[in-house]
Order: sequence, then structure tokens, then C-alpha cells
Amino acid sequence: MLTTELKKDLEPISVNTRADMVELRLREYLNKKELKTGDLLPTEMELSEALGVSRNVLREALSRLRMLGLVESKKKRGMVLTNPDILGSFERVLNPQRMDTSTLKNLFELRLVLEMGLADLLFVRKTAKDIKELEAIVKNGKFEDDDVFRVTREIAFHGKLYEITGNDTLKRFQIMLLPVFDYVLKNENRSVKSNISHTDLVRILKNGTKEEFVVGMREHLRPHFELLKNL
Amino acid sequence: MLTTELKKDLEPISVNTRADMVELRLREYLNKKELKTGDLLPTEMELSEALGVSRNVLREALSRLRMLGLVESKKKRGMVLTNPDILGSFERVLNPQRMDTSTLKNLFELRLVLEMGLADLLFVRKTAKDIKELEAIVKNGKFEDDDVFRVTREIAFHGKLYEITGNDTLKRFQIMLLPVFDYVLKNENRSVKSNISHTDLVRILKNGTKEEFVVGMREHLRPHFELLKNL
DNA sequence: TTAGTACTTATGTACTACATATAAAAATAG
DNA sequence: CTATTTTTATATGTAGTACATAAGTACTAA
Repeated sequence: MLTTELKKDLEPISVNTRADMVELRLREYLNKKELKTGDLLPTEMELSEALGVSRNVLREALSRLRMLGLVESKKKRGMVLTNPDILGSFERVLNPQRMDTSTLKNLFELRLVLEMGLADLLFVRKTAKDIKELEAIVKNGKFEDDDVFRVTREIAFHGKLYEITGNDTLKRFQIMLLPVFDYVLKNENRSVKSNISHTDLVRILKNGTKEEFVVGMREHLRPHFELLKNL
Repeated sequence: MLTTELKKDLEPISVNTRADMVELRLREYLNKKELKTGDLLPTEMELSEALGVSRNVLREALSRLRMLGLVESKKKRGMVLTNPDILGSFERVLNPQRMDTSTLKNLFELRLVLEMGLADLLFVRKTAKDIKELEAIVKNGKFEDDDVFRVTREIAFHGKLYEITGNDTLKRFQIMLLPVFDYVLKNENRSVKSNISHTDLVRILKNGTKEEFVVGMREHLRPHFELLKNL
């Protein structure tokens, strides 16, 4: 019969649980623009009655919203609407081991795109102090060929670049992407060498132009761009 | 006494709920590298007993993990480890209305950084078909000065650019950032006009070089970069 | 007025009971 | 003896009750 064949091919329609629906309804409710941060929400009893579900189910949905940082609940006081930490939930999920190669590749590329696009912000925001710190980073351990040192310096240098942008979200994002990058780089083709070192990049950032920096960064990242082809 | 004053200044140490702790413990458990996607997890009863909490609390934690896409549960079968949709939780939280101006600005900048960094991928991945589509987009409604049309075309054009990269994550990310961008642009200073139009960018993408494209994009985005100063 | 107490109330946790779906086992038909 | 159907066992899904805990609120006393 066809039924057995069909069952393999056709995923059954995902019957959402009550908690799923309640979560959705609550999010819609919270997004009503009349509501603003700090506003008090109805009590769990009121919500569960209004939605026609048990307090149990309601709390499973609320639990999600609390995790996302959309609401906070204090005893006796009730629940209040809060502004979420937009990257918090991202962090919980970013485990390279659980990612399919496609996503892994996408995130690897995303990082390259970010790095290539930093130039403008860098040249607007850089200070003499920043340059000094970068110089310290590239000088520090210049002759260390140890792999651990190499990676540490790599992270410190590129991390500092993100820091110079003054964009916390960007910086946090980069930190979160580090494990992904690290994971991918285990297969790196070491034969491809870049002609532009960190030292060169610092020099360009100090005395050069945006355009030169972009070209420099492209060359610096060339081994990674090459890697994309085999991924 | 000082206590009343203190209470205002010092936030009390956030006493995590059991659900918070269970969530953490479960995430640690799931991240053990022995576990791989598709693996069956212990039953709710076993987990709640092992952790020493009620099934209720356990389910609140599980509810979060299910939302993140870390686990799926089927009746009778039990729960299985799944690979999460890394951007799913991001989507639930990205409401410009709930963001402080600082985060809003950061995301606005993030988009600019991405756009400035696209060039390399674009020049690697572009096809004749892509160029044709871009040409269609810029031609279509060239003489429309209607605001709605302008925005639609804007979205279509830049969206297509992301699409050309072939990077789904990047593309989805861009779509999610649209409301933010839109929200910020309400305060845009229309007096600053760019000298590079979409048409120019398409021409460069077709016949020019990466370097030219970056310069062109910079000029194209100049009104937005200017906007950053007042934000 | 102020410090301290009791009261009230909303969230946090535990436990029980049952509904529901479904994998697995048993029974039945061919 | 294989294939199909029926039954059974079991893990998740939902509801409801009970009580613990913290924190506003009102009341009391010095």
C-alpha cells in the first residue's frame, strides 16, 4: 500500500501544543504597541483563564518568554514587560557540534563579511589609544610560533578590531562566532599563506585609507576565502 | 536608615528559579559531545527524578529547549536531540519598539557593516541571471517617486544582493533586520543625497571590480552613514 | 512619625490524575 | 508463515489542587 511509503515522505503536519499557541498569542499580546517596557501584565490566573488553558500550560509558555527576556516576574508584584537581550537566546543555541555543515559554512562566511565590512566604522571610531593597543597585541609574541599563542593573538587582534567599532552588539556577536570559526579552522589548508600580516593591517589603519584597509583585509583573509571553496 | 536607600540602588541578587537551573543543567547535558543529533533522551520522569525537581519544573525548562529547537518530543517515543534553528529565537525577540536606542543603533550599524562586506561574496557568486534580475528591479519603477514604491524597490534590491551570496543565514538575517532599519529610517535626514544609485551599483557589479563596488556601496550608503552621527 | 507586625496576594514548586498518541507486542487473516 | 489488524503499554500533553515563598499593604504600638 501507499500509506507506508507516504509516511516516510510526508512529514505529518506539526500539531502545535497548547504551550506553542499560548506562546504565540502572548508574544502578539506583548507586541501591541500600547504596551511599553515596565508595564504590568495580568496575573497568571487571569491569563490562563482568558486563554482557556491550565496555569501549567501558561507557565510553560511564560517560561519561554522569561528566557527570552521579554518578561520578568516577581513574587506578589506580578509580571512586567522588559526589553530582551537580543543575543542571549542566540548564545544558547550556537554549538558548532550541533550544526549542519551548511549552517556552519554560512556562519563562517558571515564572519568574513563582517570583517570585510568593518573598515568604515574603524576609520571613523579609531583613536590613538586603540592603535597603541593593536600595536601591543601584534608585537607581543611576534616570534612565538606556538599554535596556542598564534590563536590567542589572532583572537586578541580581531577582537580588538570589533572593539574599536564601539558596537557592543557586533563585539558580542563576534565572540559568539569564535567557536564556529575555531571549529571550521581545524580543516584549514595551511599551505595558503597570506601576504598581509596583522602588523601590516595596523600600519594601514594608522596611516592608510579605508580603501587600502579593505584591500589589506581581503588579502589577510585570503586563506579563509580559499577555504570556502573546499567546504 | 540606609536600608531603604540601598534597596533602591542595589538590585537584589537574582535568585534563579529551579527552571532556570534545570535549563542550564540540561543544556550542559545536551552539549556533551557523546550525544549526537537524533539521540534519544531520558524520559521526563527520569530526568525530573535525577535532577530532584518536579515534572512541572522540568517541563518548564524543556519547554524552552523545545522552543530553541534543541529537542523535540513525540508521544510515547520520548525526546530526541535535534539541531536548532539558530535564527529562530532571534526572530522572536527582534521588535524595534522594545529596543533601547543603543541596541537599535548597533543593529543599524551591523547592517551597514554587512552591506559593505558583501562585495567579495557577490563577485564570487554572481551569475548572469542574477544581474538580469537586478536590472529588472532597478528598471521596474524607475520613475516612481511614490514613497511606498521607493521602499519596496529598496528592499527588493538589497534583498537580492543578499540572495546572490547564496548564504541563507545571511539572507534571513537581513530580512529580520528590515524592521529595525525601517524604524530607524523614519528619522532619516533626506537632505543628504547619494551620488550612486542602484543602477550604478548593478553596472559596477556587472562590469566593474570588487574595489569599485565597495567604493560605490559606500557612496550609496552615505546618507545612512551620515545618519549615524545624529543617532 | 516610624518601626514593627500581621495580612494579603501573585509567583514558585510539588503532586495527582487523566487524555492522547504511538511504538511495540499480540492476535488474526490470507 | 507472512501480512495486516487489534490490543497493550508507555511517554508526553493537559488540568487541577495544594502549599511554600516572597513582597506589597495595612494596621498597630512606641
